[in-house]
Amino acid sequence: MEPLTTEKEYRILQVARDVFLEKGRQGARMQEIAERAGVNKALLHYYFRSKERLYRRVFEEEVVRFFKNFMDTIPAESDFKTFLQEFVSNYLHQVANSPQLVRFVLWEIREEGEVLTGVLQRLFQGDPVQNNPFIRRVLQAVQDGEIRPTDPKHLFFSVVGMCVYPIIAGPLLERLFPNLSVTDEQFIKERAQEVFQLLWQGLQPTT
Amino acid sequence: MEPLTTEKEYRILQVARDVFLEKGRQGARMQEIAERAGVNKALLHYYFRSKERLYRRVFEEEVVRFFKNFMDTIPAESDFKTFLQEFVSNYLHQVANSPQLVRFVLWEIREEGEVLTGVLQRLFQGDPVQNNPFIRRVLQAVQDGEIRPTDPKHLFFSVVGMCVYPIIAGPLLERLFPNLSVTDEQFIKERAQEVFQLLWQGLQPTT
DNA sequence: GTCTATAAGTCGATAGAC
DNA sequence: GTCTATCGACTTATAGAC
Repeated sequence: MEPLTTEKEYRILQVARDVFLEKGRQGARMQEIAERAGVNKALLHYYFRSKERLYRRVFEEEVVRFFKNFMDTIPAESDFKTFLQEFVSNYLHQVANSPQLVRFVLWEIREEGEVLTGVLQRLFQGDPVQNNPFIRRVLQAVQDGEIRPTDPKHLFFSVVGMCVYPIIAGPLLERLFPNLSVTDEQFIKERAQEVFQLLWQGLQPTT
Repeated sequence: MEPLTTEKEYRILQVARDVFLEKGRQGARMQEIAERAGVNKALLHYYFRSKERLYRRVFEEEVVRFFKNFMDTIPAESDFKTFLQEFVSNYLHQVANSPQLVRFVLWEIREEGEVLTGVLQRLFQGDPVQNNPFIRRVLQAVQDGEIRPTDPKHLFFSVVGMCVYPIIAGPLLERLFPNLSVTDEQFIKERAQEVFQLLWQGLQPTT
């Protein structure tokens, strides 16, 4: 039995991922991928036929990773306060671990609508809203009176935006604020605390 | 007296902006810029010498625009509640008006650190933190007891993140949530309301 | 200034030896 | 499978006529 992907094929994919995430679809060069992977350029075509196909392969995998990262940060069931606290912390760490992924997806998603549709179909069969565990948990919390009534979609945008923005805008913010390093553990912890505090207070039921 | 930029030079710049913002530095083609501007390709080199120089020119202008857009949305002095409400609404509209700008800056800023430094020097002489009017207004509001003590830097990240994310992630979110259109006036208004409500409640002094 | 024509270089892709 | 060598297409850039 042979493995579906050989050693070299795997290494090429790994490197291709790095290069595409850094330079984007157009900026990436087959030559660079080959060199970094320590193989000949012709081998890339042997395994993947064309740059187009190699890119598709990488893009699809990264979109899946993008959503999986999100899903993986959703904590086990508990009261909504700790749920929210843990989610913010988890997701911030996730994004800080690979800021390039978010940057890449947000840049490239514009040209690759069809691929996205396919991935979404596979990941959330049927209704992507109802099968989004974050959304479900928020609806639950509202029902149980743990937080005030809120549109879960907007809360979702808010939480993700507050986590994602400082990190992908890092190169910019780090020049605006000297001695700021957005991927430092110190900052991430601080950020998690601030985001959670704002959210939690902002979601309290008003009697 | 001749104008510094001729009619055609100006049109080339306009089009170059569009193409670079759509395709990025590497994806953009001089040929396409020439065609869209209705001039010959050689003219691009006559005016701007090289793609590199044309790109720099566009990039620098767009970074300035990026910050100016932010500055322009800062409302005149008033109580912090209406200040915040208006800022969120203004900035959301600003971003929704040219989502490509934010997407472009966040993607390209990574390779163009030096240009950014220069622009920041010109825009905020001296201290970019103290000269950021949003930050100043927040500090003031904390001092006056209008809101609870908060790190203004984090609040800045939160507000911008909540406004920017849904719009640049639009192509993705619009597939997750059918019948969502993130640049529709309807959605922007809804979003402004939700963001403000969350912020305002989250910033109340706790006695 | 603006064009045509073409040079010079880069990049994706393939043929063919091993 | 993996390499060398090279082709052919595309892209930036420039020379030169008008």
